[in-house]
Amino acid sequence: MASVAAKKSAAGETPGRRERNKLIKRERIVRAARDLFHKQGFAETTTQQVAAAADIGTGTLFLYARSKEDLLVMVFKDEMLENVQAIFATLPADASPTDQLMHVFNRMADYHARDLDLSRVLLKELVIPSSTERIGEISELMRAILGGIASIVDGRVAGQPALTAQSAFALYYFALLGWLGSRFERNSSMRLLREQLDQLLGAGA
Amino acid sequence: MASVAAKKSAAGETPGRRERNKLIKRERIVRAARDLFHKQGFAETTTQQVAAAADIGTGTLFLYARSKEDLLVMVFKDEMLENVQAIFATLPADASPTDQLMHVFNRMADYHARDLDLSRVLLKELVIPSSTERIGEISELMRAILGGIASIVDGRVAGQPALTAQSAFALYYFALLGWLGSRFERNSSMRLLREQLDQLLGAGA
DNA sequence: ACTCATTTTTGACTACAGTCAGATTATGGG
DNA sequence: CCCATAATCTGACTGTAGTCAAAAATGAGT
Repeated sequence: MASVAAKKSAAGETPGRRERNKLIKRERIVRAARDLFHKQGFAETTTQQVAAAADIGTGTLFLYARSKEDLLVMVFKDEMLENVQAIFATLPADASPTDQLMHVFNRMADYHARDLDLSRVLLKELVIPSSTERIGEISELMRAILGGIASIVDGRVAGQPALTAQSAFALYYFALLGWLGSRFERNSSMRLLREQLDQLLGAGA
Repeated sequence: MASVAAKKSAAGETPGRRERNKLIKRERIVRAARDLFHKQGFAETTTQQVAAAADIGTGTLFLYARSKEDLLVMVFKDEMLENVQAIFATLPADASPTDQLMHVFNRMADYHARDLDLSRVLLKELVIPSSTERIGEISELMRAILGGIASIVDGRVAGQPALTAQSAFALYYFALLGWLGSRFERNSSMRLLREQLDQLLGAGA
């Protein structure tokens, strides 16, 4: 009957109202969580509030995220990826590799500066993810960054671009953690980072 | 009575039964927590158990540590510092700077390998400490490591030793986090790290 | 020896993350 | 259209981290 037409669009394929509902629901959850985390902060937002705002049961939330922290990564991963792409898309044209890298890292730091508390929790979870599903997503984000860095240094400094990119990012990460972990001021972290990058890139193999 | 003899050892000085009891109590807490965390794991150990084992009230524990995670840092900070000193005290005599650094980093990784779950939680807290008191202790640990690294590279590679040490440590940290965060195998992390160190040290200024 | 202010301890209590047995809903076959 | 099966959802419930008002301990002054 009518059902026949609506049913399978392609044989044993994707669709099914099930899959679709899951995606829609996931989107509702992410949006609700993002709003609440931004408005109230992470600690001040309860999982019950998120569930209520997403119009689902308390338990359902944990079918989509393993933990409250995992939810935070779910929420910000896409936003961060877009941010990264936007950053690499607007590089200061004729600047030295070091300057270009510092531009990228400064813009990334700006992103975290928008909400320090949120970023602190987020970074903890990015560093040691508590769900295996998230590991892939984080690697994706990292690949995007490493790729961008590699293309900045490629052909302009000695050594393998991929290796140099990894090192440059590691230096940034350490600076970021020093800052967010309150061991240094943002400014002194970034100043030190620049010196380190200068040494690394000035190096060659 | 007997109390009279036992009382003030030196005039208006340091002591006071108060201060002393606090230190003893703190020691009991640390010992109890260390034993339980090692025997049962972090998640499986409740703060009640720690309090009971240290023979104090539930609430008292949180006068000494801000949170369960903070307690973990309190517990392992000293052990880590001793470990670090032991490592730097036994460097392979005539090895290249890179080899000496890798020796240090491998031994540090061994330490974390003893209990991966514990180290994961510990690292999260070292990265972004949740108590200001701990920040100083962590910086102390870091200074010890950076000092050791600086003395390895000092005079043997170009560039300012302190700067190079920071970079080398940052690279190690990133490798460590990649490993503990399950993004890489220990072996591949360490292999990459060696390449990065080679590039960094081979560099010069 | 006896106050009394100050520091330290305490455990009953609260709030919340996360679980799980059972209810609900989709799907495909007859 | 209806049923059987499997997938998905649900909210009452549990365990525990951390709080806080009241209690105990301490030591200085008299």
